[in-house]
Amino acid sequence: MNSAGYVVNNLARLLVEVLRKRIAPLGIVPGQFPTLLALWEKDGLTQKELLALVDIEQATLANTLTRMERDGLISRKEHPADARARTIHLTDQGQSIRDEAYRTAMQINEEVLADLSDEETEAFLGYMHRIIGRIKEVETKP
Amino acid sequence: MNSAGYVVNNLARLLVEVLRKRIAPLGIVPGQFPTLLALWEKDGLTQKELLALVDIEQATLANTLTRMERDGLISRKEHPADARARTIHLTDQGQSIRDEAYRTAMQINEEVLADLSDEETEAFLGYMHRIIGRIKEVETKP
DNA sequence: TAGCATTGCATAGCTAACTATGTAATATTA
DNA sequence: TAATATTACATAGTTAGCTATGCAATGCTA
Repeated sequence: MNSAGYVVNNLARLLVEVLRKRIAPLGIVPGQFPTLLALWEKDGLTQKELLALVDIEQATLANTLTRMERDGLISRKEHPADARARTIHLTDQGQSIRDEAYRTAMQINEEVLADLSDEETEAFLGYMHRIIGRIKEVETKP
Repeated sequence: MNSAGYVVNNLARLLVEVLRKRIAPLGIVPGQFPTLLALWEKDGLTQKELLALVDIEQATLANTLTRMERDGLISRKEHPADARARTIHLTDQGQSIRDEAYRTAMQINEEVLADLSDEETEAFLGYMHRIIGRIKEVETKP
């Protein structure tokens, strides 16, 4: 009950629920955040281009995009050169929440890390990146 | 894309998938692990007693138990004194995988933490517990 | 250029988390 | 003791992740 995996899982769920509550007023949910971040950086990407930026599987992204379209955050337009692809565009609504969403995310980050010093936070992130690297190594090699 | 929350989420998903692959041969899935750990410790608990041990919501546990019953890991019997409650019992199959499951979980824990020293691992767990504490404080007070 | 392989995206079906709500049994109280 | 409140659990509906698979468009090659 105290293994790293168990604690990481627990922490991740808590963080997602905090984010969910705080961004609910903006009309978005946590799963949409990575996609929104990417589109706020650069609009009009294809699903494939987005996929390279968001660390989830293609099918998960496709479903997330469908919900975002339903929720009026994005629209899909036909790709000018490739009929299989579609370009993905933020709606006015999707654009308008950008600053507030950034602020909220940064605010949460600060709050939950408030008990850690800058050095500890850095160490914490470093450990996670090392573990992630280790997992990817283990899982691709054998 | 580099906030603590994002990285924690990513790491949690990676760890769950590692666990999923490794315990698949045992006929169990990650969501069943906490419940199994509790029942291996003490069999014949009620759902309410289990709930106190597993850090998930009651509805999630009820669904997990239903899948575990379907998969032949547990059975539910009527409670001797309270007709609302049912006691939860491991089947022979649920019992038989115990040692192998423990070994697998410990093995994964070791592997993914292999790049961290004992002190670093301790620090890592400590940071997570502090963040969890902070979240619970923030989310219950205001 | 006809046929096959690849690509881009969608869909189906699963687990697992959540909140909200329903239902029957038990406990409490007026 | 009859009415009400509480409890134990189940169910419905959502998000969000996964794998596997389907389908149409595009690209490649014999």
